[in-house]
Amino acid sequence: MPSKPTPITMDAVYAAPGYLFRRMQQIAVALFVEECRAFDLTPVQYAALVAIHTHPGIDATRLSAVIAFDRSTLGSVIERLETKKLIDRKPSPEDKRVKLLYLTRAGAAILRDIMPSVEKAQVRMLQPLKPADRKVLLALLTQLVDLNNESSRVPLRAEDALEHMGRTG
Amino acid sequence: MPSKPTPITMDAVYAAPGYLFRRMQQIAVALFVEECRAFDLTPVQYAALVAIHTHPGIDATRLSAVIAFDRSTLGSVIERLETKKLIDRKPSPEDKRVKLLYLTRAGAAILRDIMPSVEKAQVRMLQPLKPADRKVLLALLTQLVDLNNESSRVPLRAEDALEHMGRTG
DNA sequence: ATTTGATTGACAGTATACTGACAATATGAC
DNA sequence: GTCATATTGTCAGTATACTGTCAATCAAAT
Repeated sequence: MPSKPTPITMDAVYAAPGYLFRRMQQIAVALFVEECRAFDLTPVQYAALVAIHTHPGIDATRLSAVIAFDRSTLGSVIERLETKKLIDRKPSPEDKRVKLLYLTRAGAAILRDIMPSVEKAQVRMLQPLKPADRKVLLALLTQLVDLNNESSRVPLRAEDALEHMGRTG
Repeated sequence: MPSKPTPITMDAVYAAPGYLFRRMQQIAVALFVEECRAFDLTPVQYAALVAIHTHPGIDATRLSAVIAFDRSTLGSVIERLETKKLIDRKPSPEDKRVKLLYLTRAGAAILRDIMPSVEKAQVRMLQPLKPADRKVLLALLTQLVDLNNESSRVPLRAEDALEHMGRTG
C-alpha cells in the first residue's frame, strides 16, 4: 500500500536535521565572529591560517583538501589573507602553475593571539548542554561527518593529500 | 598560574564543534540538492515555501522570524521564488509598506511533490549512524539550537511572531 | 618529441548570509 | 495635528559556497 503523504508543517521543518545543521552553523559563526571581533578573522580564514601554519608551502588545491573547503571559494579567501598581509604567495620553482603559501610574521602572530578567543567561541557553542551531553554530541557529530565525507562536494583529504608534495616544505 | 597555550594543529580544527557544524551543513546541503535536483529548489527556498504554505499572507519580516533567516537575504530568495512563479506578492491593504506572500498553484504543487525527496535527503544525512544514535544526535541538536536561539543573528520566533498579524489571513 | 589527458589557478555566474544604511510609512506621545 | 520613534522593504558592500569553464602547464603514453 502507498505510504501516507508527509504533512507539510513548520514542525517538520524545525525537526529536520538539515534545518538544524543550518541553524547551528549560523549560531557557530555568530559566536566565532563575536569572540574574535578584535582580530577581524572569519572562521574560514582562521582554518586556512592554521592549515598554512601546519603545512608551510602548501598550494591552494591541497589546502582545499586539507580543510575541505571549495577550491573556487578558497581563491578569494587566500586573496583576502594576502591583502591583510597575513600570508605570502610564492611561485613554485618546480611547477609554474603552482603558488606556494606561507604565513607572514603577522600571520603567525595573529594566529597565536587569536587562539584563546577561538577556544572561547567553541566552548560557548556547546555550553548550554550538560557536560556529558556535550561529549556525546561531539562524538556523534565527528562520526557523522567522517562517515558522510564522500557525500560532501569537497571531501576531506587530511594528511594523505600531502603525499605528493615536495619533501622540502 | 597561566594556562598553557593551545597547540595549533589541524586536529584541533577537525575536533572543533564549529568546524564540524560547517562540514555537516555543507554535507546536508549537498544531499538535499542531489535528492531534489529535479525540482530545482534550494533548502532555503523549500523552507520559505513551507512557511508561506502554513502562513498564507505572511510578510517578509515575519517570514524571516518564522524560519530564522536573515531579512536581507530573504529579499532575494523571495524574488527568486516569484520569478519562478511559485509565490505571489500582493500589497497589504492595511499597511502600504507591507507585501503579503501567497503560494501560487504551481508553488503548492511543487511543495506537495517535493516532499518525498526532501524526506529522503533528511534520512540520508543521519543514515550512517546507528538508529539509536540518530535519535540521540537529533535530540541533542534540537536542544542545542533551541538553547542557543538568542545567540543567532536572527533568533527563531515561531508562532508568536504572528501574534500581530491581521486575523484575516 | 608529440599528442593525450590531467592538474592548477583564475574567472563568471548563481545563491545564501550578514552589516549597515535608506526612504516610505506607520505609531505613539504630547 | 505634530513630532519622535519604530518598522518595512530595499539596496550596497563583504564573505562564503558551488558550478562550470578556461588557458597555462605538467605528466604519461607512445
